[in-house]
Amino acid sequence: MLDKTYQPQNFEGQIYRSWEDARAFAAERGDREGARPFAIVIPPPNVTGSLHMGHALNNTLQDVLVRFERMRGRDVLWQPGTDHAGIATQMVVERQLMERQEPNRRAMGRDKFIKRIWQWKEESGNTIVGQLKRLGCSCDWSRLRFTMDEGLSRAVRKVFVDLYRAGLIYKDKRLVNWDPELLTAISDLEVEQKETKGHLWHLRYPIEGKTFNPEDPSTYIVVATTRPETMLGDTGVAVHPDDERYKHLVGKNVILPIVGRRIPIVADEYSDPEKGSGAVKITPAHDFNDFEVGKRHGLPMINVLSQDARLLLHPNPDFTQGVELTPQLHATILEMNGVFRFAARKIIVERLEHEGLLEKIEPHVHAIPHGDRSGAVIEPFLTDQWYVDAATLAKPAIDAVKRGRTTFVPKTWENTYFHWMENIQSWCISRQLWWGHQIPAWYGPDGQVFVAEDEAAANAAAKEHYGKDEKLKRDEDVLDTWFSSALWPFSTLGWPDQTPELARYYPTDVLVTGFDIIFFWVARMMMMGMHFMEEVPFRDVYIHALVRDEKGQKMSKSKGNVIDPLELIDTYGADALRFTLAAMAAQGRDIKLSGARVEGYRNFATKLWNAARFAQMNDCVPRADFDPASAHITVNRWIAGEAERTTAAVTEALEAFRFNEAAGAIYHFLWHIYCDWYLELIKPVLMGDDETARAETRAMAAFVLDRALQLLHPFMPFVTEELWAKRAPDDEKRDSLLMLSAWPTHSDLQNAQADAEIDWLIRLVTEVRSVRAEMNVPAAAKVPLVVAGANDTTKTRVAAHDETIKRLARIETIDFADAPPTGSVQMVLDEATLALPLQGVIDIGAESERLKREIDKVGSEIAQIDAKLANEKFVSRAPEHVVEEQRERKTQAQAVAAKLEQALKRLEAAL
RNA sequence: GGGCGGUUAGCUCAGUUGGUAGAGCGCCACGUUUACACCGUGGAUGUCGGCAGUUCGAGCCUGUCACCGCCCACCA
Repeated sequence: MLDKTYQPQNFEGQIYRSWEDARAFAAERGDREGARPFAIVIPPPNVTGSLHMGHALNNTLQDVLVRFERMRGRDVLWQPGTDHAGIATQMVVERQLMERQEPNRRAMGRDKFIKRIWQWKEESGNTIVGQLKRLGCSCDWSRLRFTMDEGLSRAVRKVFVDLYRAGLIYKDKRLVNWDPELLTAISDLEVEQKETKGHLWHLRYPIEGKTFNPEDPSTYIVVATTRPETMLGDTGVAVHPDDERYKHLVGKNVILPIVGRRIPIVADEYSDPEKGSGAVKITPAHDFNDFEVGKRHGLPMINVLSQDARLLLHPNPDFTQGVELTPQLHATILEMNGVFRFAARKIIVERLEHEGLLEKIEPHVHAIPHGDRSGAVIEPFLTDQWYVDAATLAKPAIDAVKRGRTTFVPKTWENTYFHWMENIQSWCISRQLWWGHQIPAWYGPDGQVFVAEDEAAANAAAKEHYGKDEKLKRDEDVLDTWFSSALWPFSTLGWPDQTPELARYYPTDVLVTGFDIIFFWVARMMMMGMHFMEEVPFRDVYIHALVRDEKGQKMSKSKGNVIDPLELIDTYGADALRFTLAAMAAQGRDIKLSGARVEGYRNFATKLWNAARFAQMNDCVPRADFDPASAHITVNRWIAGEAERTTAAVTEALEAFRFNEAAGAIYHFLWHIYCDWYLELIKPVLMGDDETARAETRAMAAFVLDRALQLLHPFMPFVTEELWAKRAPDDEKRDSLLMLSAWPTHSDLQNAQADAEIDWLIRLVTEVRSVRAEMNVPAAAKVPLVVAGANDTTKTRVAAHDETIKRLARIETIDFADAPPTGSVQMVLDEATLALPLQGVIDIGAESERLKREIDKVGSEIAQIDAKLANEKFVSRAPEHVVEEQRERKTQAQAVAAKLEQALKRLEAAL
């Protein structure tokens, strides 16, 4: 026997093991030969991470799809794996070293540090896998991959070399986004612009040949800047060519304060007369725009910062070049060299002010770039880095989506994709980190680069180049983590080897991911897939929203509003969490998660559990030889039709990625149709002594429950599997797994007559209950029912459902009559009038009021329809069936109104 | 500065070709029943953000405004 209550903790782990023991997750299982493949690659979580709500949503949706398709007979591969997550993982381990007061990574050395990370990965690397299992994910764990596995690393090297040879990867010295805390370059995408309150400093730059006089504006030009400290690296001042205020100064020089460098005033359209003073200082080595202006005018690039964002003036050939090293400047260098950038700002502003060179300071709000990992203010920094020519790779990837080879769901994300891809910049892929794929490039003594898949090949190339053996030095940088992620859909399938898996499962069917990594990941997989496989990596991209807290706030550790999915699983079970996430995953909306909602769906699981108990107690055992189409009893024919409609609804919704609708359909069916009505309606049959009827009903109850378990299984795999196994009354376990059962397909179980009859029955019961409650008839009281004016159909139906009506509506006796007895409570049901003869029990006045309200309600409905029908345009222009429908409604409403009027008259006659 | 999304019952949200406004939770009342109080039965609640337009008919289509949120963008 099933336990009295649903306790997921008691069986979830065990059920998961039974799936694993049966190798039920494995792709290409023996019995699936010839089946159409269905493949999903998991968005690889950070190998050392742990499950958060985003993972829970993302993987629930994938598991729903995967289980659905597996039951539909597809040969399913859900390819799992984890990501080495370069910066994130390196940071975690560095922090660990700090906490344990061990030597930092530099003191430790590269080899030892990397070994340390691998060790950490071995220790914590399977946490997330275990957590995904708790969630119920049916990944093919035997194929678990890691982005730094040998196979995937080989794919990375090959891609790098191939793209390099094709000219699509190159090395360049230009400004990058430099993180002075992490001491690495990062890509544009890893930079977050944050609105910040700052200042605009207006500085006076003395014009060469004039004696600077703060009182005389003709002796200087004012430039406005948000970053005064970078003025040490200024190599020009730009004004707009059409700006009358400055035209006469173009071609002249200014003497850069503090430094004494002579720098030109140039005319450039970049300068905006509306902004600041209209003249802008140009610091090509420390600003992306200035870099471009500098290139246009041949201005030198003078870097004045070190990697960790201190002033770097000495020794710095760039800085000292072309500057007269006066004693003052020498003193300045001694004073400021090595000072951090923001402290330097203060010093410089003070000095300028002291010399009368500071015109004014204005408050100013502007966007300041921050590193998304470190939070540090990003410094545009002049370095050598490796780049991918993303613009070229983007073209086929754009085209593939335009041509519908890959479809985004919801489609609106395609705009986002196009917009970004069409304006894509080259992708900086080198990182000055240690954890990751080291760049397969080696340098000769003269700096000549040899890009090759391994050291031997590089040496060979070098030998050919130099004519002799030379000692090469490998590039120390590693690749952006997303570089290896971009290859995920084919690298996990064995590429560059032409494996059977690659042939069978690429392109994959659907990618499920959050909108926040469309650029980081989806776009790049598209580019790499198109380039290396000449085919899209996936047919559909299902983009889901963010999970927020119940107030709509983004969950974050600092806000302390993080809901831990594992805690919810502990409290309510994995099924409840999964169902919640799926039910709330309406397209294009964020999910605001609340514990109450999860609790509600836990209750749903309990409801199902108890329905199964009821079935078990009544010997409702599935029978292999049972044909639902053969059912005779009306209520059985009806529930079969309902089940079939629900099957269609769930199937269609899942096919269209409408998870919330699918979940809603099965929820409604199970609770409000199967439990609320069907199980109640069959109780008289199960209690009765008609053996044939009981047998059919038991079989149908079991059959429909089985179908419901199947439809619900993708959402709630644990409880459904448990009930599937344990429903036999003698606790004999079914040996087949629900997860491997065949998804219900439509058959011809619809029966309009049964539907109409049960609909009538439900309306009757509901109507009587409603009126009883309204008239304060005690719930325990059984009352007589008189059916007046019934036609033959109704009479037959009443007779057929006599027991049920008595039971569900708390009726003592049912009689037919031509007219309702005087002083009874009356209801209109189709052509008949139902009467509860309660004269003396109920308050006639109250009943009269109730009837009047009913009459008003119907009356206003009629008035509404009349207004429509009176509108000649409506009658002439609306489609015939719509007009007809309104006429029909009016006729019915009028009939009801007439009967209610009669009822009221009879009641008043009784007074 | 561009772009996207949102605004529907107290709360969280559905509403797929325009044709009688829905669900869950919460709330109120009552608790008879061969599963279930993690339950049952009944009930209340909406000028579908504002305005204008298209249409016989608009929560849904168009325009516009307001507020909220997100994304992209190098602007001193």
